[in-house]
Order: sequence, then C-alpha cells, then structure tokens
Amino acid sequence: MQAHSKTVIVVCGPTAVGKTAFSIQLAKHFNTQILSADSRQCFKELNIGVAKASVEELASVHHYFINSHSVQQEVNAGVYEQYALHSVEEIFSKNNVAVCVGGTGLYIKAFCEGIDLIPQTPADLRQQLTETYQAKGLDWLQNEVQQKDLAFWKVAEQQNPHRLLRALEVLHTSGRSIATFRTGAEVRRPFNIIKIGLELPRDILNERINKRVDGMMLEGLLEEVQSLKPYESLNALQTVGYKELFDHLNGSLTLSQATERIKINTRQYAKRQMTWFKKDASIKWFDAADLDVESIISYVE
RNA sequence: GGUGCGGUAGCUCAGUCGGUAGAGCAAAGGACUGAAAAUCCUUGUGUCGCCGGUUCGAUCCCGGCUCACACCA
Repeated sequence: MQAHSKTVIVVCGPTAVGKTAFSIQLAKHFNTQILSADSRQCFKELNIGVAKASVEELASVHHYFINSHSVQQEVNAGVYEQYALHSVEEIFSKNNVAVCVGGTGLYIKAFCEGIDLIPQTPADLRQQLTETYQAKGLDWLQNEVQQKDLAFWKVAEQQNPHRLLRALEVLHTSGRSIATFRTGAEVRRPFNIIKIGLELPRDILNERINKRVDGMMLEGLLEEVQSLKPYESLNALQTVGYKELFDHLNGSLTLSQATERIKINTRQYAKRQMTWFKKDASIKWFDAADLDVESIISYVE
C-alpha cells in the first residue's frame, strides 16, 4: 500500500469472531475512522442484541453507519452503497486510510463492487404484494411471476418468495423485468481495497456465540426487546435476538427456549456468513484466536 | 409390590393389518443485486430397549427382563 493512495481496509467475518475490537485497534493505529457494514447496527434503537461496540469504544473512534438510522427508515443494499461512498469520502478528506468492518456480505459487496441501479419502489407496494401473497400463497406468486415476467422466472429461485416479490415490485413500478436491470457489472472504485477476514474453528466460534447470548440476556436484552414491541413487524426487527424474544413475549416460547433459539439462529447466521465470504477470493484470512495486529498492519502496509 | 402407558435418527415423535422405517427440529453443505441477522435449495442406515419364542421372515405378534413416567398400594 502506498502512503499516498487512498485505501479502504475491509474487515469481515462471521458474527462473534472479534471484528469490532480488532477494527478499533486498526483504526487507532491509522488514526482514522470506521465505516460499519452491518445491516442491523445502523439502527439506533437496537443495542444489546446486535452486539454493538460499547459507548466508550464508539466515543474513542468515530463510526459511520452505527446509530445512523431509525428502525422506521428503510435501509437496504442500495442505500448502504451511497451512504458508504459518502462516508468514505469524508474519511479520505482527513486520512488516506479508512476501515470498513462488518458481517453483512451483500453490503460489503455493494460498497466495493457497486450494485446495479434499480428504480426505487414505493414502500406500500411491497406491503400490498406481501399481503396478497400471504393471503393467496406461493402458487399465486409463482403464477404471477411466470405470467408477467417470464424472463426472470426462468432464472429465478422459484421457491423463494422474497425474490419473486422483489421481481414483481420492480415490474410494477418500472414496467420492466428486474432481469433487465441486473447487469452485474463491477464498478471500479477510486480507492484501493484490502480485505481481511477473521475466522475461528466452528466449535470455538459456537462457544463464543453461546456465551455472548447468555451475556446479552444478563445485560437486559429482554427489556430492550419489550420496549421495541411497537416495532415488532418492521424489517429491522426481523433480527436474531429480537424475533425469538418477541415469540416469548407473545407466549409461544418459554424464556429458556427463546434463548436457546437465539443461540441456534446465531450459529446458523454465522455459517451463512462464512458461506458467503469464503467465495470471495480477494479476502486474506487470519486466525482470530491468534490475532497479531502488528503483523496484519504490516500485511496491509 | 400391583396396574397402566411408553422405550424407533442427536432431540420430539409418526409408522409398519409381519416383508428391516419416516416427518419436524438440530446438524452438514450450498445459493443469494435493494427484506441479506432476511429468504431459499440439497443431504435421513437408525443394533426400531435387551433376551427368547412363533414364523420362510419380527421393529411390528407372544413370553420374560430392563429402564422411564403416571396412578394405586
């Protein structure tokens, strides 16, 4: 890395692997700031359950995309791309290095490679389509897509309601098949990108996850979730640690069942994250159990 | 001690009118361009509690034993 060229150091990996603490060390070393790439930590109403950095940590290094949004706002990969590019521009106005850290693979991809521009769809349209789907079932949804957007249907995950609904909402607003917007073209960013992955053996990561969930419960996650009850149906609350405790509050799970469910769902989430990141050949992997910050810094430099 | 009900996949259980068995969950692997902590796909051999009997053949029927639970003493 040349000292004069702008560089983003991306730190990724599964949940609970230790990204937060490491990224703060990294940012401090470069005397710079952090851009989060986490689809849940951006919400100011979510705290204990999304394992945010502590108030002290957040005070010691400025973080973009943490507590930056409300659960009532719509945040998605497209929104993130724009937000991230602006944030990094701000960081680069003061420093040649920026640290981007997070576990949301799609957001990292949108930031690093760009995401095709697809027209904004009205929020109530999805709501409306989803309600119809829930009333009429998957058969209806599949028929709808097959008849109205055959080009997409042929390449679609035909069992996946989210993808089918997405196709319909784009079709309804633009009059065009979503397939015509998706070029997959990779954008070249005006900065270097170095990707660092943190990993741990599965059993060790699982143990860390279990302990962290127990810790969250002790910190008062249940009370936090209780206070967010009015927002239960929002997408931002379709989050591990929250949805299970809503189930408990609604009486379908005991507290210990809900806690166990959080652990299981977190492990499964971590596994999905690894499946995503392993595909990215540009990531340089490091063992999180044996993290030598100095050696990683020398790798980066 | 007696009676009843059970003992089938890691867990909860279904099933076989006798021809060696299947769901959900878990687990493992995977996909994923605006819900991504979401959503979706693939993968099921396990002494059918133990011993014996009947039978061409038993996880299924019969006998005994054992363990668990419930009730009665």
